[in-house]
Amino acid sequence: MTETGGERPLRADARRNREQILAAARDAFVELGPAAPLEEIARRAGTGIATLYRRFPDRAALIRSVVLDAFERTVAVIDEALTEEKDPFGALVHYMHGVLDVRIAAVIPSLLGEIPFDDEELEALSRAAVSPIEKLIAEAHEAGTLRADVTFGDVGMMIVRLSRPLPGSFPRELNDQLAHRHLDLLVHGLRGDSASKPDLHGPAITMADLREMRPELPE
Amino acid sequence: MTETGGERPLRADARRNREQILAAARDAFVELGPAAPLEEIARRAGTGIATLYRRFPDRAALIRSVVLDAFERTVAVIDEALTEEKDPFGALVHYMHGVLDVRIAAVIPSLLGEIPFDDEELEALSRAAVSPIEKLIAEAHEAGTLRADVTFGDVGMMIVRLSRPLPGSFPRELNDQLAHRHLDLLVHGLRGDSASKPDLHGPAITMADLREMRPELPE
DNA sequence: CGTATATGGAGGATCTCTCTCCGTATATCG
DNA sequence: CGATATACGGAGAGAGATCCTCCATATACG
Repeated sequence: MTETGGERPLRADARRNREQILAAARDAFVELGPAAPLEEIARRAGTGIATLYRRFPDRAALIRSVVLDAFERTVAVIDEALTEEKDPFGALVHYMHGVLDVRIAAVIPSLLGEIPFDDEELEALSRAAVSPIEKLIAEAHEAGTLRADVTFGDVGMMIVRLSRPLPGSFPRELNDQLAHRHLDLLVHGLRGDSASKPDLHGPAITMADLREMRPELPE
Repeated sequence: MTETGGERPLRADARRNREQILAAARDAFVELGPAAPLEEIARRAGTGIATLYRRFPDRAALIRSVVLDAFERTVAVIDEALTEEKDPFGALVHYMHGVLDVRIAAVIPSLLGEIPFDDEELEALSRAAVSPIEKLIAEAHEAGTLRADVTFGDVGMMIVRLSRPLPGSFPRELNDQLAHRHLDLLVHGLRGDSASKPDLHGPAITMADLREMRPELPE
């Protein structure tokens, strides 16, 4: 994946390190933002800083690879959503949950702001991720299962809001669960009066829980 | 407001500068996080860096004042919500919209992680902001107007999610409007089938709009 | 108008991050 | 099992950002 085929194949250890750097970069960008120190990324990847620079000449190259990878995963999620759900609304919700698991969605907008976007591969993948969702939204509108006034922007921005880690250094797993829980809430609304509301995913956090978690280090 | 009464009163210009620094700090913390450069805050306030240091000996003192001020505003919002809305669910929603306007909610958790919390004034205000909301949630649960499985944590965390500025440097005003729009969405849910859904606040952003805004600087 | 109070910004100290160099280690192939 | 191309890690110089103090000047207020 994310292979821009041309070059000589990497040695096995080099390829492994490259993947680990990419994964570490994904996490670091989500948690620390697009300016995350490259040294921190190398540290998380368990490699030296030189190895990172050897593989990615500069921050832009690293960002580009991360974004490309994220788009690829997103496209895969879309395919899955379209395959597994027949009705458009269900597929849209399935997609949103799936994208939360890609995690990086939160920072794609900022990452894109950091690199030149006149890039064919990037644009192609971006289109491949956007247009099926626009189609899905239109179909759900037509079927009347999605609020008529909900736009593509709303969907995208809510995904961003939900996939950003909450400030205050919760454990990562909790953060992920809460994202799904809160997506459920968004889908079904807060009201208790309307009929069939399926159970929420994820843990219910009370004020007492929050207090207990207080002795936490800064974000 | 936020007067810890003891000291000699400030000269008029000093008081004005103090308020401006506090306001600038609030904005900077929201946009840049709790590690926002103090020089940047002074710049936004239109004062010299020395003036900031004269009024707030260190970052912790500044953060403390910002948090205190935010809690005070939050308490005021709660009072308003309780006064103007008779039913608990309505009051809760009113409160959530009001808190979005306080803006700083997004970073209170991180800010609190940066300063010692064994502070009577802080704790008192915190309690004054928390317990009415817990009560409201309980009442709305009883009335059946709020989903039974929605907790205090859900409400607080959704406020945080909604009040954080979206990445990618949208104009501030747009960000604020979108926060309210997306809160509406949360309250009513995405589905289009159930009956009475009031109009959403704020602008509907399409993919085309987003593309148009692309030539944006990094966050 | 005198004086206590307040101001701004230059600049040294410190910290953080970037990026390269080079001696050492490991994969791969015959 | 070598031989060799490939890859590795980490030190450390350099650049830049941020902190924080000092002091000559300005302003509010009695």
